[in-house]
Amino acid sequence: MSVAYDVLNDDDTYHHGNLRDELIAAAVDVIGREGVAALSLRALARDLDVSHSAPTRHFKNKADLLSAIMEEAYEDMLTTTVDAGYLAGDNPAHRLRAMARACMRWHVDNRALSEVIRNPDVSRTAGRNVKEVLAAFYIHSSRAILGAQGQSRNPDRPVEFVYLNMIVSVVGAASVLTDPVYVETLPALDADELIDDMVDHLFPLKD
Amino acid sequence: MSVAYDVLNDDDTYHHGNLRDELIAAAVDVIGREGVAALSLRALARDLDVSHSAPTRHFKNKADLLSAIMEEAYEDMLTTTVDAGYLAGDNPAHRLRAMARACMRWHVDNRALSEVIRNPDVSRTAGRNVKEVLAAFYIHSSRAILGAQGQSRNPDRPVEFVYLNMIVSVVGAASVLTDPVYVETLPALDADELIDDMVDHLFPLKD
DNA sequence: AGTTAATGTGGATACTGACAACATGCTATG
DNA sequence: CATAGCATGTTGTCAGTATCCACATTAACT
Repeated sequence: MSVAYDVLNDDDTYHHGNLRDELIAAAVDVIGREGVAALSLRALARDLDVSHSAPTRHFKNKADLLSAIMEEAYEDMLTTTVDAGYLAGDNPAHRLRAMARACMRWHVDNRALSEVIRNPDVSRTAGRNVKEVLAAFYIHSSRAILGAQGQSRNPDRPVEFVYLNMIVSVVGAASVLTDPVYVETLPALDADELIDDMVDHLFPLKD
Repeated sequence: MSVAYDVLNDDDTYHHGNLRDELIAAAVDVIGREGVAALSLRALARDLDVSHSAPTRHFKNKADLLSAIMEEAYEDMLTTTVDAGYLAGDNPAHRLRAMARACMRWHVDNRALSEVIRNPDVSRTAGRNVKEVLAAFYIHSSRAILGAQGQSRNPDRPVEFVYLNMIVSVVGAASVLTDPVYVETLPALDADELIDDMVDHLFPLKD
């Protein structure tokens, strides 16, 4: 260091050390509090005490940062719901219900990430990774659906439609449950009750 | 006009005449092609051959413009689905199904408007009008639901949950059917088929 | 030690949103 | 018909931002 008396921050290194991950974390924080539109690369750099163009080394531009967040989010969502399926035991119907519930809960519990992956301006720039994760999601889900169909009240419904209906319900629930307009408009909206009701209706058990 | 030979544009008036509506139309056009993020007040002004701050007279800022679009969109959505209900005849179950279908179709047919009303950054600034429209929507829908419950396979399901499930399905279908990631990932996705299937499952008829 | 790639800095440019002061045309009222 | 008031549009300006570039510092590897 050229300055001899660097007393105030002696552990200050030129390299930040973990800028990429901290950028993502800070971005998710901002998005959760103020929304995607309020995201600013310069503001992020300021928060992390780093020059205004340091983020460029890790993310080509803002869309690139959001893409990275979207990728991590999709992976997290996938593992969370697949894990929940395995934890639910061997009964296929129960497993499927657990997956749907977990996926909805993930969206509610990860508002910021959910907002990112549901943002058309972000998903427009989705790369191959994201599509592979979604393909894997389809594999896992359709397997669970096929296993559960025998116990369902709608055994003849095509798998693709059941899958799509599940995705639609998950995404829609995420939208409605996190949208201030709906939350303020609707009568006494309890997320868990709604999720249970929707899962019951999506995958009704015979007994 | 101070310039005597104003040959090129003799019908050019100082006042644009209909700037507000054309701003909205141009904005919806841009959003439909490039998304909400690509919207720029200055670009809109350029497109309409108007000074860069002329839009300020009609919309205090960008959020204000988007709010106005959202209001019009919600009203249009409401009237479209309510009208479809009345056109469907007297059978309550058929009426409800027609409303759900029309609402989903509205979203698919009005991608740009749907994208606006589903954008959290926009709905965060929603005014009282929007909430009143949604309240009216709830009134209309719950009336239809109550009428249809006797014919449904789930007569005991609470009205609020049926309504919420309908909203969730509509919003979710809009998200999935317009999201490039899902459209490219999913196997042969036909919007009309999916809508029919989901409505059938949402409001099953006895016969 | 010396080379090289990765990472961070500072400056320059262009675009954007927002504001303020001014210009213009419409309209109502005397 | 004059003129005052108002709605609308214009020009000028400023701060914040994204993005690109040349350069500095560090780490890693030979």
